[in-house]
Amino acid sequence: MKDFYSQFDFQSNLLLDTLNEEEKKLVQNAMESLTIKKGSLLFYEEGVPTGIFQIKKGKAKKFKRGFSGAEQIFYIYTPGDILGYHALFGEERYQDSCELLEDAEVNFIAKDIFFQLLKDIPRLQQIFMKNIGHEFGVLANIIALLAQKNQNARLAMNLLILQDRFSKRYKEPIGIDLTREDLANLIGTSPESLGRSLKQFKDAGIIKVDKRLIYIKRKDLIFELLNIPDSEGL
Amino acid sequence: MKDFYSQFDFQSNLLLDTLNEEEKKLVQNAMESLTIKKGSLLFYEEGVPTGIFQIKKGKAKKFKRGFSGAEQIFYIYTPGDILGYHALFGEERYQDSCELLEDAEVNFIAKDIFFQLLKDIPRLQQIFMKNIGHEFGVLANIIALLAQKNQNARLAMNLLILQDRFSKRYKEPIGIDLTREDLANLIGTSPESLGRSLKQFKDAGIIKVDKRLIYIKRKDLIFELLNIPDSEGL
DNA sequence: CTATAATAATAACAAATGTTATTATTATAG
DNA sequence: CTATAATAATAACATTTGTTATTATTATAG
Repeated sequence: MKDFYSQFDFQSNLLLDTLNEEEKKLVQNAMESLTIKKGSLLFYEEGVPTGIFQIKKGKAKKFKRGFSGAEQIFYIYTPGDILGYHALFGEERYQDSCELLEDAEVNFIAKDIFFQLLKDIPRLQQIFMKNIGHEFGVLANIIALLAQKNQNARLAMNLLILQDRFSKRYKEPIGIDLTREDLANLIGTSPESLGRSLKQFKDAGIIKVDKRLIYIKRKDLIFELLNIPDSEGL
Repeated sequence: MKDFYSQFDFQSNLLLDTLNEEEKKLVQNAMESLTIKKGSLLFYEEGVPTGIFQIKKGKAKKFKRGFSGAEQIFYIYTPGDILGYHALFGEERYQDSCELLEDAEVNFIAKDIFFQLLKDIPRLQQIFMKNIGHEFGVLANIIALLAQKNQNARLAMNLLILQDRFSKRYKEPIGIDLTREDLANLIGTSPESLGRSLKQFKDAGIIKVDKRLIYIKRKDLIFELLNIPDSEGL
């Protein structure tokens, strides 16, 4: 089996890792740096694509509105992640929206410059294609999680996923900090009901909560809850 | 808003529609016809891609196994649909499995021949890319449906989707025929619990059931249940 | 056609989740 | 710092869904 967490991680922070120094420089030169306020949208559903983004500092949520208008979050981006390229390859509109959760710094590559880059570094296209395929599998795994697991298991799983993602992107240990509403919109429940699950986890000693920050205290108990046998190294 | 049903339909049966006669002939010549028994797999998770498929006769389910091993179905393919191309563009493995639900006839284009075709018809690549982007949005919509709607609403929605898909692909009116287990694995519940919802729908006069075939009798009541106001033409 | 296995329907009870309301805490503007 | 608004916690009750068991129906092999 592939690495456990990669099944739920777009891994778009690794997209440029296989480039050589010269190629990386080409990409660097194509980027322009932007400072963006919390709550701003990088792009939105049905919007015309303008280019691709890399988050340097801050976090962002990717979501789509269900037909009752409710926000369904399906991914949390962290520093290093590259996003917004799907729509460029197909010359189509964005299928979803992306909103900054904190004041952020973002690198931007405009559409035309990006296409020039694809010409200058031919294998770049395949690198992106491969990741789109991987992301497709991630979405299918999210579908399975939502359809097959109850609320506590979905919460447990998402706490693991977020903690893994955050700890890989930030140097120091960091709590999971999302509003209860965002966390509820990620695991597919209401904030009230999410609160009940969080309380159960607190009472069981699985997590510790400080303000809105959530810290995982007993990973082993989470694995037990999820029926995952060998938790070594995860 | 885009066409209601297209939000949940891969529309991969329309992929070749914009080709001219000559191009269509090229594609036709690349295809080899296969007869495949019910229960066979066209491809499976982690398998190495061999080519792409077009279903001529029969239906197929696309699924992925959750980590408890349970089968999560996320799409039902019908005649005309093209599939299996994601993995080819990224030179990666299949992310999911596809199983025939009936004895079927399938056209197959081997990998090398497919790549030659992409050279002969350059805009074919963008056509496929664009659809992959669209499919990405469909998966996000499925995620929202599973996360935000209760069982009756998920069933109602899937009945609408399946009826729409089936009625577009088959000449005569056709019932929805899936095993209760497959239908349960599609809407994210157990067969027993699905049975309860079906009974409620039967009692309310929304559907009629003959053997395992399900017929929608009152589309208006389904739209009411889903809080969709203007049901004209859908 | 018949026997057998597979699938489907139903019911009853347990558990999980939705919902509404109220109170407490935290963030933010001034 | 303080007032106010936003967010979070909690509880109680209603509703939905999960689960186990039993019976009925349908498909399939022989």
